[in-house]
Amino acid sequence: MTLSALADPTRRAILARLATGEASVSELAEPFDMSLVAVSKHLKVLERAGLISKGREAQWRPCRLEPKPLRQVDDWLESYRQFWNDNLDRLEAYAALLQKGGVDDPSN
Amino acid sequence: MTLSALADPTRRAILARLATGEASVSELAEPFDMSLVAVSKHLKVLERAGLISKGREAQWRPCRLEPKPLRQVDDWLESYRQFWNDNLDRLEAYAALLQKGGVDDPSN
DNA sequence: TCTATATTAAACCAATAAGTTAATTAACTG
DNA sequence: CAGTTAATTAACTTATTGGTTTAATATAGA
Repeated sequence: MTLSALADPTRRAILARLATGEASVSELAEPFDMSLVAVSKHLKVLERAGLISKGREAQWRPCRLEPKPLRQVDDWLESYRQFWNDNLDRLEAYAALLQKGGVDDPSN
Repeated sequence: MTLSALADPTRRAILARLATGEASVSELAEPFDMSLVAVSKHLKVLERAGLISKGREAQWRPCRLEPKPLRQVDDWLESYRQFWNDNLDRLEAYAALLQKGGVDDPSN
């Protein structure tokens, strides 16, 4: 559910904004070219995914970023990190070969 | 686009399988309780997102994992990593306080 | 108490996503 | 060549998503 919440660019922009500190719903909505209601719905998606939480302060609901699900994504990526490091190693080995003139460079 | 490709559990399972090595479309489809056509579509989504590539070997299309988009997700997470480390620090500080008997433990 | 502000709820719509079955393309194999 | 296997394309169905507008709820302040 986390990943599908993260799939929308508006929601990612909201998270980026929240990484700089708490903000109310209308503050979060301000930069977007869509209704407040639409942003409110995006916030609910983020909330259900645990990516943000909302407080209550008078008529405002200050939202703040919750790190847990992002950390889980990071953990999930861990399994692949080794994989792409391997690939990187291969690329680096290849680049080293090129340096020595050992292979044709396909980019030339 | 990467994130929405990653949002589907079937597709993530396919990636996990591919992290162990190349596989043909029908090999990839085998563990799933859905038609081959459905899996083929998932593969196309992954391919358009650059998460996999397909070769051709006779009538098979061996698929393999492409690391670049995953690495981009990792880079994207980077901005938040500091944020959740901060939070973790706060938690650790709190835990240390608890150890010293400085605060009530809300879990008791 | 009346009014303005902040937010959510409800009802609706168009586009996309995820699946199906049936038909098509392509390559190997006897 | 005929038949089988691998995969894709096409057409269709259903559910979900992302947006809208209008109405409702809650709080603050004159």
